[in-house]
Amino acid sequence: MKLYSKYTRYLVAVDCIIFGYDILEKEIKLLLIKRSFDPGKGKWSLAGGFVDENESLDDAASRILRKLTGLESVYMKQSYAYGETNRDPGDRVISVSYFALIAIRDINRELTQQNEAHWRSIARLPDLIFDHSAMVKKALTDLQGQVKIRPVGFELLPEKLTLVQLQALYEAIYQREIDKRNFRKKILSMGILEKLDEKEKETSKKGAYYYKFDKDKYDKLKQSGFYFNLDVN
Amino acid sequence: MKLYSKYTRYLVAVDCIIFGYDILEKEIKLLLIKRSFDPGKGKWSLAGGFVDENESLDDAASRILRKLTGLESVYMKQSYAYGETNRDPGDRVISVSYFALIAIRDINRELTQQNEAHWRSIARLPDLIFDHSAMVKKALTDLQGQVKIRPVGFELLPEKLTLVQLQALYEAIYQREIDKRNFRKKILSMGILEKLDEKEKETSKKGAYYYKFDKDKYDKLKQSGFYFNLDVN
DNA sequence: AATTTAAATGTAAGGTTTACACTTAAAATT
DNA sequence: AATTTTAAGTGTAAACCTTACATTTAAATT
Repeated sequence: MKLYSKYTRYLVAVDCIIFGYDILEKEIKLLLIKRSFDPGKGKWSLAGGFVDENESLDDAASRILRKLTGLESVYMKQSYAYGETNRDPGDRVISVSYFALIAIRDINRELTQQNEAHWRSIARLPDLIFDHSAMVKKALTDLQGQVKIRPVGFELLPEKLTLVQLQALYEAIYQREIDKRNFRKKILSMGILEKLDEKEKETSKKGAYYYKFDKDKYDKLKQSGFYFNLDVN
Repeated sequence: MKLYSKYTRYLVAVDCIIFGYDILEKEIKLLLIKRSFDPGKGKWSLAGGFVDENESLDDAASRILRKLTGLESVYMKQSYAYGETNRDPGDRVISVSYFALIAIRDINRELTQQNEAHWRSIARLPDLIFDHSAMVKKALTDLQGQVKIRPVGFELLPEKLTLVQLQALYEAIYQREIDKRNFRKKILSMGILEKLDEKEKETSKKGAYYYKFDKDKYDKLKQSGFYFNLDVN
């Protein structure tokens, strides 16, 4: 079945920009790896790997994420294909980047330790190998675009969340402040949050009510023409 | 320099979704090819090709477009990387799609004829090989997103254009009608169109004034924080 | 001179976005 | 028990943007 024999073949990799949110420090973090092999041994890099024969690009991205975090069925999205001839000095490698959104507390810490993976704030990232810094920059722009038009920010938070936490998350993603009353008005007016009879009491005396993202309601609204939009000031 | 010797290599292709606008029929068209080789010989396909050793993905896309149309320095943008294991029955091929915007009258007709390329309206596309129909669908969504936030619609029109033509283009891209007065108000209020002292007289007795996209002005505005936005009703 | 055709134009109502400051709940302190 | 402290929670008015909508104008044709 090899019909295109005269053409050159290349290594194809997938690199994962794994976003987490640190609810205490109010910072978006990336899961980065101290590289254990050359080229770039000892340097910081994204989690990546070569595509196997029996898997699609999406499958490869899921496998890489699972191996590092233990997580299955996480929100993932392809970001961009990088194909400069010299982007990896080891060989010609075409790399497709994916970004993933995960709740930091869900990950398997044994696995991350084993792989020398560490959470680093996007506000002060180390230099990354190859074109990985460009991949991160692009993925962050993608993320900003996504959280505006889809309720994917919830992927980065625990199931029970306060509006204070949700706003802080958006502020961390956009890296600017948001007006509290306007933010609440907008998100609540969508009718996709369920208010719980329980308060988060760690961070204040008064306590903040927990809410839960109501996926069923969101799906129904979407079907009837509703578009999530959090255009935030 | 081959440091990753144990991994499988794959063919990497680029497929181009070449959008043109038929100003008379008021339709977005795609430049499609009757495939001259197997698999899929005789079927319709996008213009595509394998990535050469000495070229990036972007370079490959430019080369493919140039070979088919004779055009250089055309608006092109990566759309998506397709990597299902069985997407091409001939072999495992990872394909990165690009979309291009060109003014139909600019192309070299000899080249397109030679390559069995034909313009087909997106409103009634034939079946395409492999996953090319999915590529088109995604690229059209990308295009709709782009023309809303960037002045790239002009790439599909002659340098001198009327507001009637520009509106018809947007209607063709969005596949719905737009209010004339609101459309004009919005596009003119951006201050990026220069009104010429000349009328287009083919399509009406009164004639419609020609305008020209003023790239310098747009670049200056953009630098001072302006964002193109044609949110059209 | 009258008719035909498509281009060009303005406004008011409705809706959304923005800016902004005080009250409340509950724990901690006196 | 009263007071203080801290962060959560709340509403409104002005400015701005979006939408809906119908008549006039220019020029060719009859």
